[in-house]
Amino acid sequence: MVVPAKSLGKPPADRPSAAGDRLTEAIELLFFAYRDFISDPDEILAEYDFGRAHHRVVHFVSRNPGITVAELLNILRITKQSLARVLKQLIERGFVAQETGKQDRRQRLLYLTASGRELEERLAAPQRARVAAALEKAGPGAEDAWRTVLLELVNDEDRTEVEHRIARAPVEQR
Amino acid sequence: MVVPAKSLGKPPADRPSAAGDRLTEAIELLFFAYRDFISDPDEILAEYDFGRAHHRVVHFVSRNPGITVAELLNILRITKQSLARVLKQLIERGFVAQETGKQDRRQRLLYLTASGRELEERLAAPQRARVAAALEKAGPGAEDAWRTVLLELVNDEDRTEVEHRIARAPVEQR
DNA sequence: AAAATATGTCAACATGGCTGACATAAAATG
DNA sequence: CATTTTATGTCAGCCATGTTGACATATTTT
Repeated sequence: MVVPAKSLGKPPADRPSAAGDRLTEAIELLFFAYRDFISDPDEILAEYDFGRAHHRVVHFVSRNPGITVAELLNILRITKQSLARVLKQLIERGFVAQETGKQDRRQRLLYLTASGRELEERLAAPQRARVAAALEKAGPGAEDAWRTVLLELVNDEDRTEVEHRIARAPVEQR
Repeated sequence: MVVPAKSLGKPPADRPSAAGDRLTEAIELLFFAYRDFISDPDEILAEYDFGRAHHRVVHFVSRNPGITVAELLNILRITKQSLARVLKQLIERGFVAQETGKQDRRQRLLYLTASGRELEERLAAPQRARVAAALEKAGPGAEDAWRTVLLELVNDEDRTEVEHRIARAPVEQR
């Protein structure tokens, strides 16, 4: 233990890293958890020749049937050109359908098709199982704490919106 | 648990998505939290013309002074060619230093230089602040729950290793 | 001496971000 | 009603970072 006394300057253990830093450990845990969490659907996506970008779109369209392109962009925080690439493929191959908005005919409301819903369920299944197992192992009460911390990690400006998004009827108005 | 009769017709609200699904909500929260969490260091990285890949390397070298290339690859789960690209830049520009292993002279042990430590601290600061604030808001006990759930999200095969990694003296033997 | 291991490197390719420019249709506005 | 703004789409090209496959070198292990 005790790293070799090492090169240039202080042996690292003063503060920002090395051992015993609860905060850094929490940050690192988030990396590992997320790394494995997002690895689940990759094999399924590969069957379809899709990537993680497609997964995100399928997920959020599933969660927000009738979502507009603008809303989706706001969630994903990517450019419309980036979104267009994957969205086009999802539409061409029949996983996502568009409908012209009724109030505002400029909008393209997005929905999953039957195939899209099937894909979504396949992708979600392993992630749901993983989270369910983790929450169960962590015991009762862990879920609330877990959710609270995650929500608090979100940018202040976005927290209200996220809060609404994660528990609500299908979409909003339209 | 029981994937409901699927759909094809019904307005989505039966299970996989829409409202009222605690598990799906938790998954989505993880997306939003991670989205904002990793956005913090981006501006700092841009100053150096570095990307997130560089951040990851700096972080794990900081946390594991003297780590070998093979260990780093195992953590990051990328190919050595991918790692080589960013590692080379970090070394050339003086943020990471290499040393030949003393027991095994084939190994290249990695360390942060003084500049590397400085960069690491700059990058870590906003993330530490964000996590600290979130844990505080969530109240006492939240941290343990949070850590437990994250650890349980990790692949079974990797959990022991991650456990050792997040709380331990610098590296192992070498 | 031979095989295995740790690392590095070259080349080519894919995904999914990005910027900038421009086009169209529909809605909103004065 | 003419003009402007908004929602969306699209073309072209660039960049970061992931991938595979092949091969080279030094060192350790067998």
